Amino acid sequence: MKLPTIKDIAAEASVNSCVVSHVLHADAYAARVRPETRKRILAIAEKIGYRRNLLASATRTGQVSTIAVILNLMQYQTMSNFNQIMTGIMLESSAHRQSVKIFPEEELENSFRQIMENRIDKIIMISVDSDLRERVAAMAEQNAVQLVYAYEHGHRSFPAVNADNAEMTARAVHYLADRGHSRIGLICVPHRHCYVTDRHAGYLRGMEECGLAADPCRICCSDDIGQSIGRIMALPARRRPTALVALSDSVAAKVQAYALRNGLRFPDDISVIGIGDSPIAGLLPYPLTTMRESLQETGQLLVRLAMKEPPAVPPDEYNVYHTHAALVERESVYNRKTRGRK
Amino acid sequence: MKLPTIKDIAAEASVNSCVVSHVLHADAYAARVRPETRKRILAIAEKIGYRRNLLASATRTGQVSTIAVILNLMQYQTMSNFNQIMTGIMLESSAHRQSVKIFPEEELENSFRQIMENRIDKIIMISVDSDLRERVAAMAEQNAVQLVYAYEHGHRSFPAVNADNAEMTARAVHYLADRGHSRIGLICVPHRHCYVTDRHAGYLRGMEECGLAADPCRICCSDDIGQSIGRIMALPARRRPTALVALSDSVAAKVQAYALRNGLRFPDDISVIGIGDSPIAGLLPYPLTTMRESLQETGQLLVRLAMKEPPAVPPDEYNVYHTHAALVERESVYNRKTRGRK
DNA sequence: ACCTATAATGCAAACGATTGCATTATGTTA
DNA sequence: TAACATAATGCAATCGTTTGCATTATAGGT
Repeated sequence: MKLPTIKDIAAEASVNSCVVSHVLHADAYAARVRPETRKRILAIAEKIGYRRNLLASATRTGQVSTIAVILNLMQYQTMSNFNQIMTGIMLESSAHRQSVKIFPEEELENSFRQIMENRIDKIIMISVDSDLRERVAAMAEQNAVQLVYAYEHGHRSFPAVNADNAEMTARAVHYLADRGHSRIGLICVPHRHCYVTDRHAGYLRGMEECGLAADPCRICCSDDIGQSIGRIMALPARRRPTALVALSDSVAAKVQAYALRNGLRFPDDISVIGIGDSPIAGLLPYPLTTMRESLQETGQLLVRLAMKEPPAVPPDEYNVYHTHAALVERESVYNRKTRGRK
Repeated sequence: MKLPTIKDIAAEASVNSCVVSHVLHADAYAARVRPETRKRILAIAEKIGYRRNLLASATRTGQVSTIAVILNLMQYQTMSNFNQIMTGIMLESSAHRQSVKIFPEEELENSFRQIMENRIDKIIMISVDSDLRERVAAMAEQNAVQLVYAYEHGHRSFPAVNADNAEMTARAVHYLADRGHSRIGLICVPHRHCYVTDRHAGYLRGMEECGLAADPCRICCSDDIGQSIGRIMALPARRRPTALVALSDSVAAKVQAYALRNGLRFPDDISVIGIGDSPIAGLLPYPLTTMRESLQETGQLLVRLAMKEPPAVPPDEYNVYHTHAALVERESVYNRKTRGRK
């Protein structure tokens, strides 16, 4: 029941407990103990199954070796992206010998209290709710904790990690243009968050770079995705887009659904490219061509920043570190040049 | 930087620190302190922003107020179900004033070491890998920790929480039968895990209950889902099923993809019912009718069991507590009686 | 005024580890 | 063999809280 302590080891090895402490947790003093004694201690520790008590260590040293992750449960349930970020976080934390505690954003007060009472001084916040950002930032500043955001712009004191949304979207436009599309539309939602704004801007930039006109009637920013698609597809044939950039994979899924349910040929009559490469992308009847952002990299960077190990490449002007993206080619884009699906 | 301690409060209130301890953490002694003193202490605590140091408390009391969750990262990334379980876990933990630490199954030794070193005595294991089960069970038994499984059968010493997979699948069959289907097939995978076995058994039971023949040629258990579907659909019209029970929603998605890509009318020519109600169910071109299991309930039960608060309803013979399921009616089943989609 | 019962508070030892400094053991050199 | 440098080890305080028990304050009854 009760695990052995360093005193037990010390007694058995007939040395003082501090010597045991020195050998077991290779600190500055570790070299000073005689190899013979060291070996004896290690053997006993092994024999009696000693496990360090990190709680006791932490009370003394103030190092809790824990990273707190605050996340929005509502989004967490539906956005499978979170899992990949979490995976990156866990892997990288493990490499840094940190453990990961998770807290719901929904009970922010309570979560923050828990964090403070556990003397945790590293927080990762995965959220798309900008409102809570300042609140947590204020609390963090006041309590000298290192805070890092995901899915956000940075903050004067705290950095963020995010995909380069504008860049990704621009690349999606290029991909479509390269396959002979010139009337390219955008299905978007109202700009309540920077990732939407950035992707919208990226679309416009991509169009410009490709020398294409971003006709406003091919751009819809509404919460009713179905209606947006209907409106765009109702355009006269000459103005109607041949391809759409979707704000996300789930939006792209709705485009495909519209096409299939309305007897259109997909992607021949209307192509779509998604953003995110979420799990649904590969599960749709016609798997989505999409931009994959490296969410595991996001997780890794978050942890590194939380540990105050700034990455090699510097952040942008908003204090955000960008992750890499890759285009995943599947079957949702019609190639007008080869008259094929790739 | 350094947060105030009870000693600081004690000094300011000119009482001994143990009195402060008594009032701040309403224990057995709490009633003994004079209301006036109590008020004074609370005021000072508030004023100087006192936060309890749970690490110090824990070293003294041995109560770490933390639940460890071990999960398989590989599955975690793709199975969005995990998120709902985690949500249930977090909500229920919060109600029990426990915090949640997560560990990857992939580095089991390391994870377990961390758990032990943090003196955590409650573990929830969310995994479908039966191999690791005994290993963790052995470690848990040896160290007197309470272990609870999800997605598993129970264990002689430790309970599990799971959907009633057989029951759910039987209900799916009933649903199809009620809508006039009699040739009902099953798309399955090889039986490597109990949930597959249970669902297969549930299908058979459902068929029997409905007085229908479970023709073996309409049952395919293979890892190549596409091939299974192809084989079944190649059956002569008279034997070919009019509806399929899919092992999961993602399998159901493949059925739909097959139908749409092969010019079949969906669901008129071939209906399908999924199991799980994962996020893709609602995002497919023809949203899936499916059995929804209450994963949040799973999370809640897991925590309660970890806290040794056994639920009212007893477990089954395998020591597993069942969660509730509900049928979610969408558009993937053709009603042969009304000739409609519901 | 004295005794007693009870209500408030204080003492001091834990919990298990860490760490600056003091002490003792060992080896080297004159 | 004395003197000294250095390598090993030990002492004891500390981290912030909890808790069994001892002590002191207050009230009530003779």
